[in-house]
Amino acid sequence: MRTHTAGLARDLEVIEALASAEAFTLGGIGVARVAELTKRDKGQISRVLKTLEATGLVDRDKATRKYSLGHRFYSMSMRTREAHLALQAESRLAELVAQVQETAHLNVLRGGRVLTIKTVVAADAVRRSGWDGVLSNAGITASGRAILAGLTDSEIELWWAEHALDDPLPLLSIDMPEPAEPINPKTRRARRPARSLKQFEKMLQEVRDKGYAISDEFQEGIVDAAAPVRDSSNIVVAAISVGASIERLGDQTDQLGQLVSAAALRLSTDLGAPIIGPA
Amino acid sequence: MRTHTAGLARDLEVIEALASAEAFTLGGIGVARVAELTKRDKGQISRVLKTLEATGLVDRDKATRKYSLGHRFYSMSMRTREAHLALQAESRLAELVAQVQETAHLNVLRGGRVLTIKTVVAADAVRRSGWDGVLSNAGITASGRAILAGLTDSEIELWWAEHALDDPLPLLSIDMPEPAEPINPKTRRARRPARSLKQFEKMLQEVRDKGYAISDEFQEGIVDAAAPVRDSSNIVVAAISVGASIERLGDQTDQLGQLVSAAALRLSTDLGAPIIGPA
DNA sequence: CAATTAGTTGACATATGGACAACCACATTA
DNA sequence: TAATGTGGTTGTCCATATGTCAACTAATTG
Repeated sequence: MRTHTAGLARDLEVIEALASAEAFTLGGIGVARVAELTKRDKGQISRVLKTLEATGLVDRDKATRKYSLGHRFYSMSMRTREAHLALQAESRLAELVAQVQETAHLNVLRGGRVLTIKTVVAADAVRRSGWDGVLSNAGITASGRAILAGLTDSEIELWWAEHALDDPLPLLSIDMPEPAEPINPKTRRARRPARSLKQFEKMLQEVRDKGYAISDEFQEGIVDAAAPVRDSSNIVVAAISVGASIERLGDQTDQLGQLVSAAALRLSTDLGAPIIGPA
Repeated sequence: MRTHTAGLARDLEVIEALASAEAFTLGGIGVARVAELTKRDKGQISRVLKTLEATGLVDRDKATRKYSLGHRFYSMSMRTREAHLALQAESRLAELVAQVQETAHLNVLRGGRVLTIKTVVAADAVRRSGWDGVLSNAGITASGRAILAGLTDSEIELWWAEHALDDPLPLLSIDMPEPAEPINPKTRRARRPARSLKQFEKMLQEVRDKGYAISDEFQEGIVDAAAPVRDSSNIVVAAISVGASIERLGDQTDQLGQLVSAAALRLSTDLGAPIIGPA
């Protein structure tokens, strides 16, 4: 089958290039650089960027002539489900942060990855920059597990088949804050959800039993706790998570889990979820 | 001159269609409807949407098969200047809201319009839904004036020439919450910044003198106050605004202006603006 | 379950984008 | 200030990617 949209696919790479870490940190990149990144003719890129600019999807700095993702992107993004959720979650996350004195996140599952859509930082947090907009591998994060635990066994099998081996990050793509050291094969293996589907399902069963998920594989020295958020149809649409350093947390993992779980339940009822116990 | 990007331009209209109020309120629209909105062949639209989905720029609801703006949109939007500003402004806006007990906004000027990038709602606000992502005509909003007042006379002239007569809203586009009654010519005339450039510049001079801008033309019965936010190069990048109903405000307009102005100054110094008086 | 509507896929003619090159603007250096 | 280099824009020609149309399948409705 011919896709019939080869040109569009190519042009979307231009947008990806502008969303790259490079463009982001430099505050924009020029026509020549985009052409280089996308391996296309600079003349064509010049024209493509011009039409993208006309829609506001990319902005151009008048002085430096460099392009970056545009205001329209921000504007339109407010019309996504993600933005809606983020808005509704804000106050509940703030409550949780006040309770635990740690930064809290709202995450959703998208394909094989977890997307952080809202971060509320604790007052004394070291890193003020949030993870908003960052994609992480789902299987090894507490949030990913919390959400996946809400699926049926057959759905989980399907997910496992499709995504268990997803690479840490897609194509040109948006990278995580600290782009990480050269791929250490050991670390890399650890970044798989579990050895086998069986093992993974067992892990998810534990999550169901407790009502929250735990992960210490995602970031060295950090324990994450996450609990599922349900909507009015009682299906899991997101997860609230909190990460705490191991030493600070001590043996209070369960307490943290309970608090996160309670916050997730409050948000769920905000969203109109039926007020029955977990499940 | 041939644009050489006709196809892309057409395909972008598909995205616009998905950002329309219709798609938004219905929680997604199908292939046929998008084809109708964009006046294109449904076969082609089917293919276009498929490639857009592959990048995550649009999401498809598995059950209903309807498309909507995708998670990648949200993710990428966090890489815009607007998102950065919004993040930094959050706490300052919250302070201001605590002081004045009214909903506060952060706005930027984009072309002839003001884009609201962050809303912090007051506890007792009637409408909980924010204006985030909404575009409004710049000349008649307090924020627009506050920002424009930061430009030089020649820049203002240029702006006036280009945008003074901009239509309320662009093409297919993102509409405002209440799409407004059928265009009343009287209202419509009122929606121009001022009769003449001279008059407009005089208005802006007043803004400079006071340090904040006032507008009562934007929404019936509401007085908006706005003050400019400057970055480390001391150029105006945004405005903080607060709207209060006329009766609630009484004769305290100036006090409100002062508070808004103070909040804007705090945010400016957060952004690294030199700590000199207003301009 | 027939009838209607929504979505997908195939094939051909033609509009469109890629390649290349000339050109402009601006900065850097000799 | 001429010379060189870098980044960006625009024109033209031709291969090819896309629009058109139609047949088809899949879902939805009465």
